[in-house]
This record gives sequence, C-alpha cells and structure tokens, in this order.
Amino acid sequence: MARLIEFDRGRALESAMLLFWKQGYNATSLSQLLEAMAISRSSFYAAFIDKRSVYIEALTLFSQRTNSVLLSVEDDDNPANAIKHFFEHTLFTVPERRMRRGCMMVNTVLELADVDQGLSILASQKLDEIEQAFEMCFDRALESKTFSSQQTAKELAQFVMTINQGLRVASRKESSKKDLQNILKTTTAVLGLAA
Amino acid sequence: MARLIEFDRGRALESAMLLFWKQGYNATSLSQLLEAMAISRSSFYAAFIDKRSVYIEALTLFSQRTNSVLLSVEDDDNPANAIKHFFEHTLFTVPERRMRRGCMMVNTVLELADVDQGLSILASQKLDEIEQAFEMCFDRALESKTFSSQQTAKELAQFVMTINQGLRVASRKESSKKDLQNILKTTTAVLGLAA
DNA sequence: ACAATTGTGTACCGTTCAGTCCATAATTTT
DNA sequence: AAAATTATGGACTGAACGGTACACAATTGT
Repeated sequence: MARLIEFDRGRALESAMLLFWKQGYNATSLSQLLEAMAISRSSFYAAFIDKRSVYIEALTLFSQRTNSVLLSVEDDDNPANAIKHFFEHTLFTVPERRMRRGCMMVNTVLELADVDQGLSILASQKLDEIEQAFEMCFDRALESKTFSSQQTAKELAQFVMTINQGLRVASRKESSKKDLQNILKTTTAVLGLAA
Repeated sequence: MARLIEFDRGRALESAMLLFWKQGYNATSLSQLLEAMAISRSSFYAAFIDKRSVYIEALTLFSQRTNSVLLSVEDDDNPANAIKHFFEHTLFTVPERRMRRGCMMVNTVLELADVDQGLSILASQKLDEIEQAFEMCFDRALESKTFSSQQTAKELAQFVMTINQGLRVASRKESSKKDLQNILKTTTAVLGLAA
C-alpha cells in the first residue's frame, strides 16, 4: 500500500468534540479546530470530509458517552436511584470545567434551531433517547409498585427531562455545583422520590 | 440643523431583536441584520455603533419586555396564579412562531458562555432578575400562609426557574404547545400548586 | 531499487465577514 | 438663496472564513 496515517482519528475526534462542546458550531473556526485536533488541513479534509460532518460525528460521540449512562438507568426499578445516578454521572461526577460546558445536545438545539435544522433535529433525537429511557424507568417502577404517582410515566419522564434541560442551562451560567445539587434535591423532594 | 433621520430607531431595534432572538449572535450577519432592519450600512453604524452594541440593546429590550410581566407576579400572594400568569404570558399567549424562538437570554447564555463572557453574563443577570421575582413571590406566599412547603422560597424560586429554562429548551425543539402545557401541569401538580 | 500509492504541509482560492470612507441628498439656519 | 449640517447609499478595506490544489514525504509491493 502506502504511507501510514500519523494521527489517531479517535483522539482527534475527541479533541474536536471538546472544542465544539465548549464553543458551539459557528464560533469554532476551522483553524481553531485544526490546532485542537493537532492535524493539518489536508489530513482533516481527508479524514473528516468537512466541518459540518465532523460536528455530526462529535455530537454522536457525545451522545454515545452521555446515553451510555442510561443503560444502568433502564435496569433500575427505583426511579429515585436511576435519576440520581443519571444526574450524578452527567453533572456532579465530572470535573467543574467539564460541567460548565453543559450538554452538547442542548447547546446544539439552542444554537442551531433556526440556523441548521439538520443538526438541530439530530440533537433533538439524541435528547429524545434520554427521555425514552426515563419513561421506561418510570413505567417499570409504576408497574412494580415501587413507586406511585398521580402522573403517567410519560408525563414524569417529560418532567424530569425538563429539569435536566433546565439544569444544563443553569450549569452554563455562573451557578455553582452547590446550587445545582440544591435544585436536584428540591426535584426529588417534590416528586416524592426522596430517599 | 440638518437632514432628518428617515427610519424609526425603535422599530429598527425591534427588527434586530427578532432576528438575533431567532438566529443567535454569530449566525446573524450584518447584511441580514441591515435587510431586516431596513436601513443602510452607514445609518446602522451611525445609530448603533456596531453589531455587538446592537445585540446588547436587543437583549435589553427583550429582557424589559419579558420581565415586565413580573410586575404582576410580584403583586400576587398566590404563587400558583403568579407562576401560571408568567408562563402563560411567555409561552402560551404568544403565537407559535414566536414561542419556538425560546428565550433570548437562555439562548445567549448557551451560545456565548465560552465565547463572549460579557454578553453571557449580561444575559445571566437578566435571568436572575426573574428568579428574584419568583423568590419574592414565594416569600410573600409563605409568610401570608397562602401556601406552605418543605422548601425555602429561594429553593422554590430556583426550582421554578429551572423548569422555566427547561421549557425554553423544549420550545426550541419540535415540542408542541400541548407538550409544554402538559409539563407545566405536572409542575404545578408536584409542587402542590394545582387550582 | 523503483514504481505505485497514499498521507501531509502549505500556498492558494473565491467568498464573506465586520467595519470605514466619502460623495451626495436632504434639511435647517441665516 | 446660500451656507451649514447631518443622514444616506454604495464602494471599498483588510482580515478571516471554509475549502481546494499540489508538491513532497513516506511507505508498500514488486
């Protein structure tokens, strides 16, 4: 064959994801991207087609990472544990710096809703996956009588998802971890999920 | 003196606000802005200094409009009415098209948190004003025994604000008004605010 | 060793960006 | 009516944008 690739595609994509996550799509220039990924222009276009394509890959990677936490959520009959688990893994276990970036899917929807529908819809779909996992979790809990509520599983899932999105906005503001934990405490309290 | 201004500065700013609200800061080019405002380049720079300055003015205008609803919230001892009032005026009374744009302050925080701290912090402050109005409202209600809760007024305000932010994210997704109303119904139910 | 093949660095492309400049149009004061 | 003043339209600026072209480096198969 011929000359071998000199960079690790996965590592480069990871760097791209981190930068897009932090700065969004439009505010991230190709030059910044290349510097972060530590590859040259031609290698970039050879390996990733173009800026928009690598954004899609980055978003997908982010979604895979985030939504993998849901596997454990789905197995839990106790929604309090499941939700606590999810929020801890996406908000509190991660370092402060990382938490401040919020959720890349939420960021994408807000930045591109009326600018690039393709990307916005893709991000929405990834968010829906999370909501569906929550619904399944509540469904199970209601059915096994581990938990009871006036609301349906779907309503509860929509509600928790709204809290999640609200927390992601809060985490991009100046809010401290303490504030976020406080909000989550209130959430579990009003939902009757407190331990 | 001399020649008179041919355009209505207020109307032009209004148009700028609507476009920024919809597309965000970076995705809105000066050309688009001029077309929407229906003024020429030189008039723009003469009247508004530059793009960033008009964004600040637009954000301030948006905030004044939104937060003016809070005046009625602050006067209400019944938090259920107050909150219902606020959400109806910001989410359901407005036309579908407008609702889809979400909240300009939330949009700004998410788009510019790591890109333009000045604008991001300004938007955060405007959001804080809303939260403070909520807190005052809960404070009053708790004090006058119109309403009781395990949570403090501050916690309740933070919580409602999180819901608000979450709904603004939801309204930029494909969500229908019905979905949003459903979420709000769940919120009032779990908070024990139902009529 | 040499041809074939493929990755990489860099110069370059046209386009668009935000912002400036200036000639001209319109209005008021004198 | 002429001078003074201010608004406007449009040409222009340099810089940055995303993306392409191409020469060269490095590796493999023969």
